[in-house]
Amino acid sequence: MEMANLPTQNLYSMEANLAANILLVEDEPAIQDLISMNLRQAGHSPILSSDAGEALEKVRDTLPDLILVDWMLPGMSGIELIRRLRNNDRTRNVPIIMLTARADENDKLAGLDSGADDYITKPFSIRELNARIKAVLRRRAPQITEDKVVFKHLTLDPSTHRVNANGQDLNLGPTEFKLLHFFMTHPERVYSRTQILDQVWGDHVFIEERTVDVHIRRLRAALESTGAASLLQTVRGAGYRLTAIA
Amino acid sequence: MEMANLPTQNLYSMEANLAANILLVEDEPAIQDLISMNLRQAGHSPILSSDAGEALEKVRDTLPDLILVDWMLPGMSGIELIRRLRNNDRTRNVPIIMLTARADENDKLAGLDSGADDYITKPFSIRELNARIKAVLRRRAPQITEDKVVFKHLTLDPSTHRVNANGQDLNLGPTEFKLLHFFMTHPERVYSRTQILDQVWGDHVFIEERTVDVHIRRLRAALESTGAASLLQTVRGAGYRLTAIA
DNA sequence: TGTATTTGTAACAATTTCGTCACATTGAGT
DNA sequence: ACTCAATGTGACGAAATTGTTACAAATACA
Repeated sequence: MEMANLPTQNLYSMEANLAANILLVEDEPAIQDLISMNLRQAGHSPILSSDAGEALEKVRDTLPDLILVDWMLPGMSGIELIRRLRNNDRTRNVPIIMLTARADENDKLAGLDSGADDYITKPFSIRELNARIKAVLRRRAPQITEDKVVFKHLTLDPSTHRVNANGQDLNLGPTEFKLLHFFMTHPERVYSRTQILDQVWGDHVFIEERTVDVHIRRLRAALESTGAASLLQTVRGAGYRLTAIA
Repeated sequence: MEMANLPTQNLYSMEANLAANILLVEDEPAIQDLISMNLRQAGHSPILSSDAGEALEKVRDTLPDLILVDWMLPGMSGIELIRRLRNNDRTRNVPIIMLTARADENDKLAGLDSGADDYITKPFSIRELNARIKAVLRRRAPQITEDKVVFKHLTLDPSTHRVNANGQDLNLGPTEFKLLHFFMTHPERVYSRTQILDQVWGDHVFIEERTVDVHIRRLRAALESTGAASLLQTVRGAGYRLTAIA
């Protein structure tokens, strides 16, 4: 379990479901409680530690998706902790948000760049913290493909979110769009319903396999007018396939 | 408020036409003064810092629209500063122009290689600096430029803060104006609410995503009489888009 | 200061999309 | 032709997304 698995998201839409393992390094129990409770509420899984040493230990155990570090810590400071994390190949790329005191208090902070990905000054609202977390995770998440995909006379452009067939724009729902995007980027190959669910809906979704059939049907209906419906074939006993060979 | 649109477009004529926030990193006070004065004159809002550390601190609060970095700085060099900025996901996309005394071609290459968008050698004329700034902004952040934007029968002029449609001026609030400006400089592309918030409101503002919807609605209402309201489309599950196509 | 405008948010309504089911149809093997 | 499993199809309620409105706080202006 060495991978820093970023929150589950699929590559065919911008939505990122952020349910992350977040390591919180905070020595004040009250604040630790407050933050961890809210992290949980936001759907994350907080890992708690009250000093830098403990944090390093926890990190050794499992690599979190994000680390929240208080500036003021007993013993090793937050800065030093970050420096160590950045020095280690394994932890180098884990995004870090630093919790600092008011800007006017930390004069000695001037000129120091700890290498955190973002900062948030106390006191902060929970909503603001959530917003920062979301932003950092989103920036760190794998880039979605924005390349146009062309297949026969079909053109799908993620950046404009349009599907064009012979100059005619198709109107697709979000799921059908993702489904078509997936097939167009993986043509000529058969995918089982399970594979399609994993790739298009996302890992570990609990959905009836037959639901795929329904969406295939809807996609076919949308493609009907373009004549491309027949290219989305059923492979009995195996799954579905998009092929250029009618 | 759905009130009759009274002609009040002069309300904003006092505003500076082009308010780009430009972070200047320059240790020599004389040059710092000179440049900042001229930036102000050109309508920008300079943020001053005399070394790399201070610059990083300023960036921490709010992202500027552009950064001017002197090559020679006390302590951390300009190159190193740029490297750090480019290393952080949050600051990665801020355009940077490097200032240097050296005319050495190798240095120029090193500068561009480190991630600067442009490079200008001292001594330089104010005119040249302004030209470079404008060019970089036009390329990287067209919505902060003062250039007139034309889209279909809509004309938006940032310098006069006016939007004209078929010879008729529209009355837009500041936010709707910026929103429209953004869409007109980035047509056809779909932007999520989050992206719109980042681009139009700013990166560290934390505002409900749904607020975007409300402003979209207000903008649509303002565009209603021009027939352009239907060009500002909703893309379900993805965001909004300004399109010329139906 | 008082007034008007703008802005962000919440609450509610309207709309679209999703997942599932029941039932119809197909196809392969016997 | 028959059987049976796999797939197609239409419908429906639930869930998710977006539209709309009202309102209070913030802001600008006179």
